[in-house]
Amino acid sequence: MSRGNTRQRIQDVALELFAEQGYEKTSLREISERLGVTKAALYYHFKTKEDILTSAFEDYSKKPYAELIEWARHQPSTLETKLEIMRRYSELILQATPLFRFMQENQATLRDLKIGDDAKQRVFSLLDLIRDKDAPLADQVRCSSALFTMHASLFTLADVDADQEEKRKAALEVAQELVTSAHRGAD
Amino acid sequence: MSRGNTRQRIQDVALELFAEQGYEKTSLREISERLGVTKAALYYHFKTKEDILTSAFEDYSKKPYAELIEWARHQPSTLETKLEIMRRYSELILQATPLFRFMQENQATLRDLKIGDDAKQRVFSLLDLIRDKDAPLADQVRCSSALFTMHASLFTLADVDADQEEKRKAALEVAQELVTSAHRGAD
Amino acid sequence: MSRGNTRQRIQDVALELFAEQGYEKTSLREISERLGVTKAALYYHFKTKEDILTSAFEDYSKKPYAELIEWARHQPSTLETKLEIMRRYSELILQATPLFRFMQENQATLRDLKIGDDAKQRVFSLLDLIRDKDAPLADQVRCSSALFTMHASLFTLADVDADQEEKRKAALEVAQELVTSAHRGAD
Amino acid sequence: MSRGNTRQRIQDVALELFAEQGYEKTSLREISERLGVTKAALYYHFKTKEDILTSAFEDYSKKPYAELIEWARHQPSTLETKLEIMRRYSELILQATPLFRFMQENQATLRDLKIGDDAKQRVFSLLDLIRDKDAPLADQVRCSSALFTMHASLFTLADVDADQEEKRKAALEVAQELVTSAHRGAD
DNA sequence: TATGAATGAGAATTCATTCAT
DNA sequence: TATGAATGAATTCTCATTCAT
Repeated sequence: MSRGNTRQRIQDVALELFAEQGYEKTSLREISERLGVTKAALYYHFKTKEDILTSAFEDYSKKPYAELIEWARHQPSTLETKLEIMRRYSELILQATPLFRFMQENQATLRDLKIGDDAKQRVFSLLDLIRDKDAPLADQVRCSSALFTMHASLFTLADVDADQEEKRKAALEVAQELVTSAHRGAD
Repeated sequence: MSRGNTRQRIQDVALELFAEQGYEKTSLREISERLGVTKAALYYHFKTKEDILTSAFEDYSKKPYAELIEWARHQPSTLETKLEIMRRYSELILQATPLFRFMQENQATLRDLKIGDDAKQRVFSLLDLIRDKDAPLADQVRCSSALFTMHASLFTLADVDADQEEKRKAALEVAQELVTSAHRGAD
Repeated sequence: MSRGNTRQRIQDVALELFAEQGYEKTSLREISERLGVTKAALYYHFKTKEDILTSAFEDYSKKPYAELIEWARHQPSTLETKLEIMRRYSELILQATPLFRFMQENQATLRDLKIGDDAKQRVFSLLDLIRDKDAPLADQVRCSSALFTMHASLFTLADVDADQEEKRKAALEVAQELVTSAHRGAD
Repeated sequence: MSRGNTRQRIQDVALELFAEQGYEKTSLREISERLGVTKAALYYHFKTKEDILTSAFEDYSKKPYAELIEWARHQPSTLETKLEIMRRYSELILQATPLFRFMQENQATLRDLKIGDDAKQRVFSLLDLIRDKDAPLADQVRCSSALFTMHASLFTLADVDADQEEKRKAALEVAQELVTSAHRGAD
């Protein structure tokens, strides 16, 4: 039964646990138990613990992210473009919620994982698309805050009674305001 | 030599390493080696690994935080009050940078540490002082984003060439804008 | 090689060392070295150090003990029954000598192990079958002394030159005399 | 305050804890905390942990024991002598209850403490005074059981409602019967 | 007659990983 | 496509003991 998709089930369970409890507090034993398989089975599908994470990172976000960047590269650097980048990014995040939750809550850990650098690069690439490096400090803050707002809101608003899509929109609204404000400041 | 202050030296080194590498990736061996003492020495001063963190949390932030809340409690719930809360909070953060850095980057870990609940409570208490629970979702986001902005900026702006005080001011400015915007929305 | 029986080999070696040197003086390192495996191997088979002991206790004595009690429950409370209980118990002890040796010589330790309560319960259950709670103090002493005599004799008579079966019989004889004497006193 | 007797207070508390929880499960920290002093203070009075025990053993039982043996040596080897030995021994035990409780419940531990050999010697010396080495096995058992009965009864009868002196007498009665019975058998 | 600060040795336990089957 | 059995390295923690003051 459940054939072929074992690989993905492992990724999903792992990601969920990594996000919930942290990467190092989550043992392979725990993951395998929750899946009803042996630890050794995980090693049939993945080379290492880190590999489970790395592959999930790629499977869930590599392509959409590349597409976003590719698209942005062909646009003029206007405010409209920046706002659309934010919109697309907010959807990208929503599609890979557990992954972003994991990254948001395990930043220290991330730093010495292979994907840590990638994740950092991505944020900086996005940042470069929306900010002006010579703008005043406050505008830099606005731009990184815009990104952070979207990363964090899904979990920050855990106590608020609303569905994910509404939250996404609210976060996007604020993020876009921040970007707009920073963009204006640059004139 | 170095008499009496061993306890604090332990806290400082631990906090630094916890923030840098994460709580679980930092072993007591590492801490003690960096201090030039034995692992056992740590246990003379603290009951557990977690206790090092807990005590640092309290020694560095309990009093200032309590004072901030105490002060806020006696103020009218005006925009000016809210802005002043943000200002004071930004200074509180600056005084305990390593602690806040740790909390920002180890949220998953924090969740099953004793201080996790405390830290969460604090954020929510502050949030309650600046937000209106019946305001639209976007305004809720503005308020939590304001707090997040200050928590994150010290490290987010690592690549920006400016001193800590300037960064603090820039982050505060953006945070205050967000709070102002949310406050207006509530009218 | 030596397939499948590792679990029991661990129990046996552990029990032997526990009895010889005491439970806490016996380290898992010692057990594993004597078996030619790693400490970690013990943890593949048992959850904790205490679990090795608990499982040995159950594997070696749970069933025979339950059968003894079950049998006794269906007998009339005569002297003959009591003497037969003692006889069966003496054989039960002989079958699990290392276990009883351990319990006899580690009573203080036993008290804060999970099996401590069980062991105590057992002795009291047996005691209830052979003594009369309203009998004079001396008769109470006779009955517990009867049990003690059998528990202790296997090791007490270490310096005496005789085989185990002979010692068992001798101890049983004395124990039965004590029970008989207590029973007569109750008339 | 409490001057001069600190040494004995340490012995008493230690003995009590050793008996209750076992020798190795009892740490010097625990002993010192219960006394309201520092661990280091214990080292002013005693050279090692074992030394606390050794000295207590001597202070509480050396002299009375030596006197008992000395007395016995000058008596004829009659039944009356044996019975009187038991009587005196039962009183000796009562005077040093915690010590005997400790020895009874920590036999495995005792084996690798210095006093272990002493304690063993004593029991064998007493045994030699009351038993006939050429007697049948059952008579050997009677004699060691007599000693065991007295050692164990103080704690075995914990659930029985009677005072220490009554219990001592009851245990003595049974022990004397056993000795008598063994003595008769030797004719 | 004590204490504060520290150490060295060792304990139990956990974990990612391996490999023959 | 898995599992059972095991390992080696590390970790947190505890303890008896020491010594300058």
